[in-house]
Amino acid sequence: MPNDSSNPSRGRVRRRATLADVAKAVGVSTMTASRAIGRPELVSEELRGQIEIAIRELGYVPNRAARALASARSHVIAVLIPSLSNAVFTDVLAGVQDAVDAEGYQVLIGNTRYSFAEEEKLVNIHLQSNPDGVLLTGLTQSERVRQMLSAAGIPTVSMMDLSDDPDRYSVGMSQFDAGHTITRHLLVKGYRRIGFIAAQLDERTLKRADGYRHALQQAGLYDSRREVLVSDPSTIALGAELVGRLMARAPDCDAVFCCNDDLAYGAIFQCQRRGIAIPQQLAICGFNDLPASAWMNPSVTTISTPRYRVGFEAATLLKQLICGEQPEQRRIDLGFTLMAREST
Amino acid sequence: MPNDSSNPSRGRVRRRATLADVAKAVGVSTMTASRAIGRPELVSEELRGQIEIAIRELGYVPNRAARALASARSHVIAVLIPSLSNAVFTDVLAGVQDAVDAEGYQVLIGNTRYSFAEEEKLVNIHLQSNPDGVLLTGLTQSERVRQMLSAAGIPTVSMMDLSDDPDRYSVGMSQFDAGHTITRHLLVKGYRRIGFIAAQLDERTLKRADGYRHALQQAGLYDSRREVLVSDPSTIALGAELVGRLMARAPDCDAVFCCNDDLAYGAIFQCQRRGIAIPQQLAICGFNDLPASAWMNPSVTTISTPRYRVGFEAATLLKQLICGEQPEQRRIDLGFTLMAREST
DNA sequence: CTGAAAGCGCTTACAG
DNA sequence: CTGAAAGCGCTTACAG
Repeated sequence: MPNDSSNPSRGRVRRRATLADVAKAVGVSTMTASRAIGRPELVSEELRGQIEIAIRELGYVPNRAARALASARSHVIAVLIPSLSNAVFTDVLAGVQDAVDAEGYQVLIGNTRYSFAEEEKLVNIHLQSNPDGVLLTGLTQSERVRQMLSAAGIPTVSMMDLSDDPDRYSVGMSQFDAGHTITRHLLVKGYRRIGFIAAQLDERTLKRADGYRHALQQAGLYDSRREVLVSDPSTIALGAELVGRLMARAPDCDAVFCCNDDLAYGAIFQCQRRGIAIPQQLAICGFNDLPASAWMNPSVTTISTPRYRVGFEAATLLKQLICGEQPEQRRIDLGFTLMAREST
Repeated sequence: MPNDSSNPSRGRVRRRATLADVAKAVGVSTMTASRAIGRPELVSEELRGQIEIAIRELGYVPNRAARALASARSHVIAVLIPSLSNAVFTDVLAGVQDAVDAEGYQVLIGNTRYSFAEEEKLVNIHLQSNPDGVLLTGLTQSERVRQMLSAAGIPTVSMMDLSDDPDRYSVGMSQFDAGHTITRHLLVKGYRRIGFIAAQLDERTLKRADGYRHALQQAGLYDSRREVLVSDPSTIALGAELVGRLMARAPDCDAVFCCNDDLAYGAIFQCQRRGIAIPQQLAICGFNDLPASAWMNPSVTTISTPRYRVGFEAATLLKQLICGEQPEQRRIDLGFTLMAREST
């Protein structure tokens, strides 16, 4: 007799209370106890009250695994982001959580580290949890990931970018347009020899690069010598290094578009150390509008991206899909805002 | 006949393959198929090979819920951190992931937002997943949280601070000592009217404050007018504001210890805007050594904290506890490092 | 090295 | 509004 189930509240080897314990305590079937939790409106007020009391007294905590197994609905949403150290994606995550929290969904976070192979592993692992839906970052995934996801028949929404594929759902903004816009801003300000430094070289960065190139080509000012692209992870230290490389390659640059704010901060710090006046000798702009951008000296011109809202709206859309609703749009463009500041 | 289970690979309504499907395809019992996955050394090489092939062909993905239910082990580790937007805790998380990834544990992340009430909710929710272990941030939890955790009988490790309680496991560093050390550094440098600004006022911040006070009292230089403490979340903007408030209250301050780097950055940016020379007119130091600290102009004196290692070692310790091993120490002190830079 | 039986803790139809 | 039965997809002893 391993546990004293006749008296769970005082048994020695007190195993965790189950629904059956709750039901027995009240003198109802487990069905009724189950309903009192899941669909309380179907249970008489009296019983519901007693069941609630029993739950509290026994310290009953539902077993998610059992529920998932029986109901074939996990109430799990998997979110795949490329980085946790980049504030952009923790903001996205915050939006996802806020959209989904109240509904009792559990968010499974996967950090792909910008690697398709990692993403593949994570999808496979997360599929073991039978997620009701998956949130992906970006539009590009490996073929196997697409296969696994479609084989699983799970609704999926892509974040941060916009897809033209009528079979896909996406919430984000045009990375190309944003890159184009900030480059145009530099041109309008009168800069003519505009460089570009970029790291990581993920899909979104490359689209910003395209926007940059297109704007300069339109103006007849594109010069590939002014580009420094490396695939290393983006950091302040790397920004400092890359602006140095750029100035070595093309010392006549009068402005630099950094593919994100971290790089821009590094570039600014480096210029300050070298006595290069910003923006007088060199204008510098970033991308994302992280909190420091408004406060740096000089304050940093950048593109403000709606990442919290991306997470929120993507999760909202996913919830609709999970519930079988037909969403109004498959593609939600949340736009971006140019923040013109002192650094340009 | 809803699904063509006799031919799962070509059935119309193709439901997800189960272990039974794999077993049937090979002509073995589900037991053997199960073993081929979980303890392959117990299965003959031949069968193992066939089973592996069947798994691949059927696209079999194990059902975590079923496994958890049957085995009473979830392979889930819950991690509670107070913030996702603070790089300190994403670093901790990275350490946890790296320590635990290979073992097939799934990490459930809970963001308490520095709220005991939220923490309570999260513990309750995560307990539904039957975690094998829980990682907590800090030493202070609500009474209910402690109750729930001990009732569940789940091993727990506290991160970021050190506990004297012989019943608890903790991995971190002495927040008091670190606060004391950096204040001593200011004293040794010759500063005499040292202010303190702090936000959030969580447990760790308050211990740093105690370290600051103690150092100044020892030197006979403590003056409560020089403290500005607010419970708002810590941001660069708040640092800018608080240094302003401090200078209004105690204009003769010659140094400021900011309870973290974000606040220090804001203070520095603010001083720069007001034409206050750092460190000549006012020395400023922070806490944590975030990446920008080494690059700012002036570079920022701060305390480097071993947060990645905290996550890694805490998770490693937790794994031991989960496996029933007796760890060598209940309390792992990872220390900290003073980074003396230009701002002081 | 392999398998038949039982059961983990829920929920889903289906009755009444 | 309530309940008896069956089953979700695995794994745990226990045999052999």
